[in-house]
Order: sequence, then structure tokens, then C-alpha cells
Amino acid sequence: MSEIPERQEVVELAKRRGYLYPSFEIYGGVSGFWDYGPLGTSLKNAIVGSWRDMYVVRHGYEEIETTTIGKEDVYEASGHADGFSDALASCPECGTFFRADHLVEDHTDIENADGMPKERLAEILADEGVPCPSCGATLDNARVEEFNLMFETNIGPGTARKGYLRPETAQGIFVDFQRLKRYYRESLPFGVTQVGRAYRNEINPRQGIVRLREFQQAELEYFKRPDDEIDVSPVEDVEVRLYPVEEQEDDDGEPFVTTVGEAVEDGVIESETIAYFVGRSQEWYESIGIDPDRLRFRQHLPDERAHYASDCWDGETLTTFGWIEVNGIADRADYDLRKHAEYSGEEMGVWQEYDEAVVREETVADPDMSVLGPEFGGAAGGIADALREKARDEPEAFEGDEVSVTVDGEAYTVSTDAAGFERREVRETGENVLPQVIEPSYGLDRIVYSVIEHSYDEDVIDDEERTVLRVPPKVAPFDAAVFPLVSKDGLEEHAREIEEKLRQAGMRVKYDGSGAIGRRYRRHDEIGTPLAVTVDYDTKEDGTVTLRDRDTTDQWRVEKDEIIEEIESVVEGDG
RNA sequence: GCACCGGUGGUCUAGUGGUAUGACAAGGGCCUUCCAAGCCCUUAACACGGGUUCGAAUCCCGUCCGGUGCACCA
Repeated sequence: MSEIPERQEVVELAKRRGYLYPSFEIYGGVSGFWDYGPLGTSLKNAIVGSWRDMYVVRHGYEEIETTTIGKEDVYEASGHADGFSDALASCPECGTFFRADHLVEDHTDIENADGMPKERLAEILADEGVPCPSCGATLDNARVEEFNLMFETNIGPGTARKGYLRPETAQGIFVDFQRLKRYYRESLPFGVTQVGRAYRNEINPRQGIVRLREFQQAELEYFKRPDDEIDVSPVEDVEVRLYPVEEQEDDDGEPFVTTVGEAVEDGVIESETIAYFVGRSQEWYESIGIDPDRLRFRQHLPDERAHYASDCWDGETLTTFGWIEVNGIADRADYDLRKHAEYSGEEMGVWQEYDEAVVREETVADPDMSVLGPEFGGAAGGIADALREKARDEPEAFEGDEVSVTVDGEAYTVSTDAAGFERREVRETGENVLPQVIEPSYGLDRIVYSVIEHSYDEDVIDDEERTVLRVPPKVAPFDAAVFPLVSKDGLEEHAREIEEKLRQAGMRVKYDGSGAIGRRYRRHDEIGTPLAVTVDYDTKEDGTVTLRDRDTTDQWRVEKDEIIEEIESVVEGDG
């Protein structure tokens, strides 16, 4: 695999050749926003296409598209309105920002100050005489302000209805869950995917494209019964590098390579379903050009888990920014559906029939109020309630002719007939179950960047250094380049003809007739075009063209009519 | 957000107060029978705003962007 490149060179190439552009650069730009140029868009689309092929096509996890602006209620229920914001204290002396809740936790016995109102946090900071960790000044006049990572907006005129730009695509799937469960005819498990943009108003994003304020996610929400697990056997032999909590907490702990099957067997990954998606992710990353030596799956430490996650494994790639998170496979349990059920009052459970109906005996009382009313007057209502309770809890009390209950310290005796006591059989055929959610969620921008870095290579051809982007053909921005050997003697027309033929066959091709042939090969090496088709004088004679391979620079001749097949075999066969 | 350093054509770069150097790239032409060859021509920059000065890429202030450290990062 290729050497680790200089970040400068990669970023420079990405900008110069049309992969990535800083957004609104002519107005000075704003950090955290990047545009995709033509090649970047093509690469990203190819990566998304391959992701869809994996989940939507091969697994049947159908895709939906939901709005990027969400009503306030959605994010109150999801916990983002509270949990996604931090109270920041700024030192009046040096201006440095700190998490106010962390300062409070460090200097008092309070164990969880997250979620305390900012006024209270400021009070505690002042009362405890907490010093600024940076300059030592006392923080008794520190301003404590809520900083929510969600972008806010207003829906409609005025300020009555608040909306948020979604901080993750997931909630769109959860709030549509009732309709989705009907679509899937109420049968678990099923998966729903979504690809789209999400927004986080990061405090101070740096690291170029690695931390964005507007970014793209591809997410799968896999809904299952608590006991359902996906069988890992299709990926049991996939080798993965794992970095579990235990190894991270051990000073000598290191990530280790194992197979998905062994990881489940050894209990390293507790959830078989999570392990399955780790395996699928590993396969997918390798197929789009992530270097397996620079890929690992790291388990979240307990204190870094999101408010909704009970366990989480992050796919991480090693880049010049260090190890960066490119996806998370989180066990969200029933957190989201439970919260939306609670806040909306809607039923979010899925009816699950038991394998066999459960029959049990139930004891009930249906007191005859026309008897109790005249006999006990105002106390009748309370007596009836007490009888119902007693029928459920102590059915044996109804075995005689009379039954006694106590209401407000007063004992009453009622004839068993008037109590309307009954034993009956109840058949329970199933129950509403809140599905458990396993969420593999991919950060597309970081993946695109990682693919570029991992593909970037420099080698030497005929004593000349060249830059070559060794991206897998299936995600390369172009399938092939088409060149006339020289721009005269009618070679251009032949080349144009071939270009057109390839386009009509659905191939992404680029024609280039400018400069010497060697220069054009280098240009396309640099942007990762896997094949070049060169029209030369023999083409006029015998109808063959030269194909030239990006990685090896090998050349071979094929008939004009076989170009399409030949390109397809390279692109689909991955070289 | 703080501190320090930096920002000159697409890219890299020279330039310590007098309107910007060079290379590569790009476009046009000539040439060219397979890996950045050559010749001619062309396009193209002082991050933005303000100040000092007769005059600012150069000095000062603010902003933006980048790097590094601190802080933040579900």
C-alpha cells in the first residue's frame, strides 16, 4: 500500500484538480464548510452508490428521504435540544472557554452537572471559588452561556415556531416510524436507510474537511426485536482490527486483528448484530479504497457514548489528521422510539404475535352499583374500586357468600353476588414491542477524504516522479480517458467517435487532446482514471486502440468493438 | 474562543515603503507515432476592510482563512 502522504500535498491536489473547494472562497470562506468539485462529486456519488448497493440493494434496507429542518418538538423528544448543548463558561481574565459542568464536577461532589441550568452553574462556580484552569483567575464573574450545537431557524413568519436544522439524519426515520412499520406490514426486523445532509454548529472546527458544520451522512436504522440478532456467518471470516474498551484502558493495550466470528465467540463484541455490521463495514471500506492497515474499529469508552447509545463501535481511519471516526455502529436500544412515544403520545410499538397464544386465568369484579349505591351511599364508589382491586389480588376472598373490604379505615361487607366476581380465561396472542435499534451511521465526507488520502501515491516511471491516485476503478471519477495520440491526421475524429460511443454506453469518460501524450497520462494518473484509450495510426489501419493501465502503466491493444467490454472487466473486476 | 506564527497568479515562490520575480500548471499556435520534451504567444496574484504615508505586498488595527498549542468535539 501507498506511503502516508503529506497532508499539504493531498489537500493541494484535491483543490487544484477539482475534488474539494473551500466554500464561498471569494468571500473569504468560513471554516467548517467545503464544496465538492466535479471530481469530488463524482467520487462521492460513486461511494454513495456503492453504499446503497450494499445496504439498499443487497440487504433490502429501503431508503427514505426526510426533511433537513425539523420541528422543535422532534429535537426536544430526541434529547438534542438539551443533551446536544453545552454550558460554556468563559474566563473574564483570559477569555478561555470551558465546559461549566465539567468544572463543577471537578471541584464539587456533584457527579453529573450536565443539564443544570446555566444560572445554577454560574452560582456554583462563584460560591466554590473555582479558578480558571488556564490562567488561574477566579471565575466568580464568569459568563455561563448555553451553546447548542444545533442551528436554529424559524418556520414561517414571526418567531412563533422554532425549527432546527437536523444534527443527524436518524430522527427523520424515527418520527416516520409509524408509517414505516405499516409499510413493512408490522413485521420485525427491518432496516431503513437515509442519505443526506446534517448540520452541527461546531464551536471552532479546524482540520479542514474532517470537521464540518454541514456534512453528509449515510445511515441505516435496523429495527429488531430485543432477542433478534443478525447471523454473522456471512462475514465470520472477515478480518477486522478491533480496539475494545479493555485494551484502551490498559496502558499496554493495543488494537488487535481477529475475525468477526471470533470476536463474537470470544465476547469481544457483545452484540452479534453490531459484529455483523462491523464485518460488512470492513468489506465495504476495502472495496472503496480504504487501506485495511489504516482502518480499525474502536469501542466507545463509557463516558464518550452519546446520550442515546448503550454500546458503540466506531470505524476509524488513520489519516494525516490522526485516527478519525468515519462511522459509528451504535446500539440505540429503544431510546428514540420510547422518547417519541412519550412526547407524542403515539404508539410506537410493533405488534408481535406470540408463537403460541398465552392463555391465563383472570379474576375480575364487576360490582352491581344498583345494589351498592342504595346500601352504602357516598362510599359506594370507593367500595367498588376496592372490590376490583381485591378480585385481582386476592381472588380467594370471594369464595364465601360475603366479602369484606376496607375503605378509608372503614370496613364494609358486601355479598359476593353484588360484587359480580368472575373467573375467566384470557387469550393473549401477542404484545406491542418497542423495537431495538442498531444504527450503523457513516460520515461520507470523512470517508471520501480518507479514500483520497489512502489512494494517494507517488512512484517513479522512467526516472520521472509521478503522482497517482490508486482509487478502486468502481469509485474513480472517470471510467476511462480517451486520447488521440497526436492532434492531427484525423486521429482526433476517431477519438471523438470512441468518446461518444463510450458515453452512450453509459461510461464516464473524459476526452483530452491537449499537449503530449505522456502529459495526458500523468494528468489522469493524478485524478485516478483507471484506464486510458489511445487512438493512434494503427487505429486507422486495423481498428485497434491502445489501452493503458493507470497503476502499472502497462499497455495492450484491443479491437475498437471490444473497448467497452474491456473497460467493464477492469471496472467491475476491480483490476 | 485564547495565544503564537503565517496568507503574493490555479500551484509553489522572490520581494523590509516607490504599482510585483521566477518556475510549474492552464489556454492558443508550431512541433510531436506512446509516458510531464522543445519553440512562440497569452491568461493570471499582493485574503478582506480600515488607518499611517506624497506613496503600503511591505508599517499599524480589525476581520476572515490556515498551521501549532490550550480549550471544545454524543
